[in-house]
Amino acid sequence: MNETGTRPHSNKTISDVANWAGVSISTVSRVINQSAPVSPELEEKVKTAIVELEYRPQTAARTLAGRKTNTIGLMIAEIGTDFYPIMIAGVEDEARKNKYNLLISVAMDEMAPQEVIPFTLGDNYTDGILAFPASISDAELLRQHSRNFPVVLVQRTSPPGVEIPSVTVENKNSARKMVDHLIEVHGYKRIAFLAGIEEHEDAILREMGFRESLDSHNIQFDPKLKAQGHFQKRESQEAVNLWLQQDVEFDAIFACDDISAIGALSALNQAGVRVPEDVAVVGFDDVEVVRYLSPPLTTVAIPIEELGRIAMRQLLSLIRTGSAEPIIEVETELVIRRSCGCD
Amino acid sequence: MNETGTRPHSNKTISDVANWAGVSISTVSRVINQSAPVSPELEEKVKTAIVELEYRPQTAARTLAGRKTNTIGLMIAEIGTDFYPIMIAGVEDEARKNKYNLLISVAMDEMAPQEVIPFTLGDNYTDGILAFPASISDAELLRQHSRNFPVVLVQRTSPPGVEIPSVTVENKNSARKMVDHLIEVHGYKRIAFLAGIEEHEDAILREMGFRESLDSHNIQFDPKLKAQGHFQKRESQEAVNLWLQQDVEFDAIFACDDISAIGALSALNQAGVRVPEDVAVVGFDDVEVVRYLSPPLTTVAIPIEELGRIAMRQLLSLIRTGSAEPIIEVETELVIRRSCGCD
DNA sequence: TTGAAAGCGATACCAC
DNA sequence: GTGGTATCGCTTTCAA
Repeated sequence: MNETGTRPHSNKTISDVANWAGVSISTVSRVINQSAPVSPELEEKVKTAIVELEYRPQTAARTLAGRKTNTIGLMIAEIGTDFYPIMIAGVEDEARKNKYNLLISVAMDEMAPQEVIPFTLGDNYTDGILAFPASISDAELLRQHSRNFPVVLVQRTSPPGVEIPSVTVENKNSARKMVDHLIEVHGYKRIAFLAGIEEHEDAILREMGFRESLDSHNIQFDPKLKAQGHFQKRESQEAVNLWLQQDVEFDAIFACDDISAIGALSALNQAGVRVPEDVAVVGFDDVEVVRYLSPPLTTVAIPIEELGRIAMRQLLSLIRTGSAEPIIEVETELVIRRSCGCD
Repeated sequence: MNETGTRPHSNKTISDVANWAGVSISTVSRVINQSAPVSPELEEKVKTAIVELEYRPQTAARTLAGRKTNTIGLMIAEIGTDFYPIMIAGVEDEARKNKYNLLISVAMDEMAPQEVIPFTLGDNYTDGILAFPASISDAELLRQHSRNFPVVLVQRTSPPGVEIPSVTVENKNSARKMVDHLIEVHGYKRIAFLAGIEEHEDAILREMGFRESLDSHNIQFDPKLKAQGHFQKRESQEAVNLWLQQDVEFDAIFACDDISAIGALSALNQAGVRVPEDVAVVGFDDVEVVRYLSPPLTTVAIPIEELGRIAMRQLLSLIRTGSAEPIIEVETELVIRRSCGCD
């Protein structure tokens, strides 16, 4: 029933098809699922019946009887950035190739109101889920894992004690290489750091890479040169404005991701600070838009769509064989454009 | 069964809960759905049982018995732009408030391989769908409509002959106002037009608005000043490069959407053409990033998230009451920033 | 190769 | 208020 008690439409059922074709529902089921041989004549009849009646199997009944949903769930905290849409495209494509549908849930961890029955995509709605940072609590994660429900983590690693397969990015090394470039090629010494979200593994590891590079070049980390950008344009812009206002000196900015780099660039532009002549700016992710900025942004390229594909493949493997690679770290590539000072 | 024949997990059922609590399954169902009064004592018992057993109702069974899926479908052709993620956020939020889940399908119209049983979100998977341009064929649309299945169109209007509710944007008028501004305030006379996707209603209407403004100011439309940007950064960039190369003269560019405006800006910047001093550039949509460009982009602001909310509300109304507003056109607002030459 | 019939796990109607 | 039970539409034995 729906609120008004009306039935939106009356569907054809497998029995209708069986009747029309003059066979049993078992036979219809067999041709639909190719689960057992059916004589060519009957198969033909059934197929015409299906087309003629515009029959579509009812998913709920199928799932109930067969125990699989044929859909996988994506749990994301936010998709309002350039990053996720691209990744989702990868996931979606791989899913479709394998005849899976996508159930995307954009809920955030804390948002789930405390009810008797908490909502999770993992429960009965999907055959497995791809979990992104901040989208699902560790408690739920552990619960699903203990139920032996297929879960693959993306952009985060497994909580301690269990081994949930994860797909992450080569964060630390890439950040290090990026900063090495800034120091070794351009000779920058006062490099400001625009941090991401504190709990976010990507953010943490990128900062580690940043510091390692500094260390290995005997440059002391200066706390004044670190600010929170929170992966946000506005906040990053404000952070840079503050530096400018306070006359903090820096010759380069390493932003934790491209989004914050965009904010930084904007602040610098508005203040009349030239990039890269006065200050260099580099980012991380290589989101599509950054090559169109002025100047085009030097950044670390993540194969974003591929990341989605890999995660999806891992999940499929987990669903079908019961196991997947414990950890996959996808490689990145330094993309040198103009904002770092290279021409 | 899944490919290997293994069962991923064994679930607790409503009977388990009933047994544990020493009541009938009917009672359990009642407390879960609050569909009928239950004595406080029993309710308490049932609730503890649910928590104790970590019981989660099985969606498929629920749907089969109750005839509603509690999920709505989003059919989108692409989500790789800044636009959709924001809109989806609006949809998602509104959906969650009403206890609906979102099943997003990113398939494109032509991509569906011709099988005996075509895949559509509308069939048995959802209680209703939000259909975006190019995501579903008119044939399918008509079929769903004739089955009386709830569909709301977004950014496009109903095919002729039927009246499927739609939510669109005030395109023509807004485009006209934008161009009026260019002409009346800044005195531009040679305004280039970066067109969108030809079949896209938004694109068509925005071009109409553009031409109307030209007409009303007695400016002749010059075909040389029109190029296809296809809502793409790269293509727009190339189009502008071509104009530059061919020494086509123009003092402003009206881009069909912000994405093409970004491409245009990039081409201009790289060629050393100053914006807005030499050429003005304006866009459409007011996607988040454009205010961070240099110069910040003058554009037409669509309440994107609100658009998603409205569409979702329309769909809910359709599902619950059987009817919705035939046409809703959301209003826009001119956002004057620096790229048009103001300030 | 085909058909009959037993579930799958809920909802909702009908008695009590 | 509460419990029994038919039912939803399909998959999957089991016999024939």
